[in-house]
Amino acid sequence: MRILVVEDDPDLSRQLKDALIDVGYAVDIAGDGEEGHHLGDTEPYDAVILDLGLPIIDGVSVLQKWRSDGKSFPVLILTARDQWSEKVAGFDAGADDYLTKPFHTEELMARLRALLRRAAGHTTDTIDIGDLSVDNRSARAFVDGMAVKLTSHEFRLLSYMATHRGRVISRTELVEHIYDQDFDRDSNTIEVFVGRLRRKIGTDRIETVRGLGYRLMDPDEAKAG
Amino acid sequence: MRILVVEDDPDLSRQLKDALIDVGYAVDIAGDGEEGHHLGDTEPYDAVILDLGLPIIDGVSVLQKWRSDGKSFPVLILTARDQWSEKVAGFDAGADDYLTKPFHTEELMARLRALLRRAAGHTTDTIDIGDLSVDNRSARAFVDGMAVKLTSHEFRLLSYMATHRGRVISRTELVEHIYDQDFDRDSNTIEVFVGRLRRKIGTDRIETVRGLGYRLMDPDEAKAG
DNA sequence: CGCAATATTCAGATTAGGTTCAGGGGCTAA
DNA sequence: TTAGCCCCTGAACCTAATCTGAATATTGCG
Repeated sequence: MRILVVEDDPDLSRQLKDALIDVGYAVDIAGDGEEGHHLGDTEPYDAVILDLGLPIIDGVSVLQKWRSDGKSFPVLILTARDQWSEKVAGFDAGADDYLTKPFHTEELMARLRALLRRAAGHTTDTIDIGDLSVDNRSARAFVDGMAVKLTSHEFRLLSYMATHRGRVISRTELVEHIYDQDFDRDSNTIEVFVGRLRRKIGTDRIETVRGLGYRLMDPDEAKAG
Repeated sequence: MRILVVEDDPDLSRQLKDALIDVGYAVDIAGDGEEGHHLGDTEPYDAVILDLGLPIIDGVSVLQKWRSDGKSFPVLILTARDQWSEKVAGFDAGADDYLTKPFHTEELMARLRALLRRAAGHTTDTIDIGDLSVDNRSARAFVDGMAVKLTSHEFRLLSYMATHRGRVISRTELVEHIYDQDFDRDSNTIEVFVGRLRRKIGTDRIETVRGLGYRLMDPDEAKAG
């Protein structure tokens, strides 16, 4: 999952970035409203964390612009303790959740997971596909109850495929959601990761659709195909 | 489906071409307005992606010419961030949708699918013909609920026939919509693909109309005939 | 019956995808 | 701070799917 953080306080954004990367997200940072708006408009984020007090363009305006451009990613807004009116304006502009500063990182993470979950139409943090289980909360995967040791990128790949299970996902889409901005896509890293993942969770769980991409299969389908 | 991209930035057009081919379209590129206009006038595209800022002839003029020549393919225009007036002019000239640069590939794809769908008079990504179901989004087909494994060319063929179901489609038309410009048509590839497709989805779904082409039949017709 | 159109089959060419591996960067423990 | 480890990356090489063109068989039609 790829997250955009729009926050002008460098300490806070730094801290958020670390924490988010820690749990396995790809993260981009924008330091002001203009940059934030631009990134959100052009890159395919799975969720956005947006401070409302921002230089150049304020957070509410940024959010309004996104929504009027048809952007639908979930947005979690951050407000200072007493900016009640801003918070309301944020919701009106299309925010999905808010958090008052200062906050505990854990709470942010929990709310973010909830947003991602809701956006994907799931109700829990774990996604079960046959006897494969993907836990986004602890960033772990299980096959038939046994924990599988995955590296961070392997897990990102699996997690993204799991939340879009059954659909064919192109290499391009995978790259865009697993890596952050600066990544050179002329390489076969995706194939390499898919290969490693297959070795760990079982070859036939990931079907390759030649010329199009990969698909995480439901177990009954796997049997049928 | 065959798409024309008229775009003068070689990086962008390259990137678009890759992405479009990735999801299974046949793609031609034009680097300036004159070439673009010519191609659009002479080749049978299913949709066109048209940049407005072009050398030799600007995008709006190209679009106007096409429309006054009676070309009705859907056109998606690309504009720079702040060229609001151009965008309006584009719509007046007969564009069907627009996207502001820079944009995100997935969004372009979604809008393009929507255009193709609308042009074919459908409202969803899947086309049902009796118990045959063609899903253009995931590039898969189902017979009686069971997924059928199709290669990329087989799917293109089926998809084109499905969007024009009931009509007799000539070999030439199929070739023109399934392949891009430079294709040597002195071969029986179409027959080969039709054969393979028939084997996979059932022989009597595709009727041969001697001397004219093929026709994807509606189920009640199939019974009657 | 004979011709023309369409089907089928197949093998070689092509290309997408898989595998392996070495180098390097970054993190951790001492 | 340094040594060691793990993981990521990119490239080279290998494998298998699928495309293509041609040869061969079959069908429909006058």
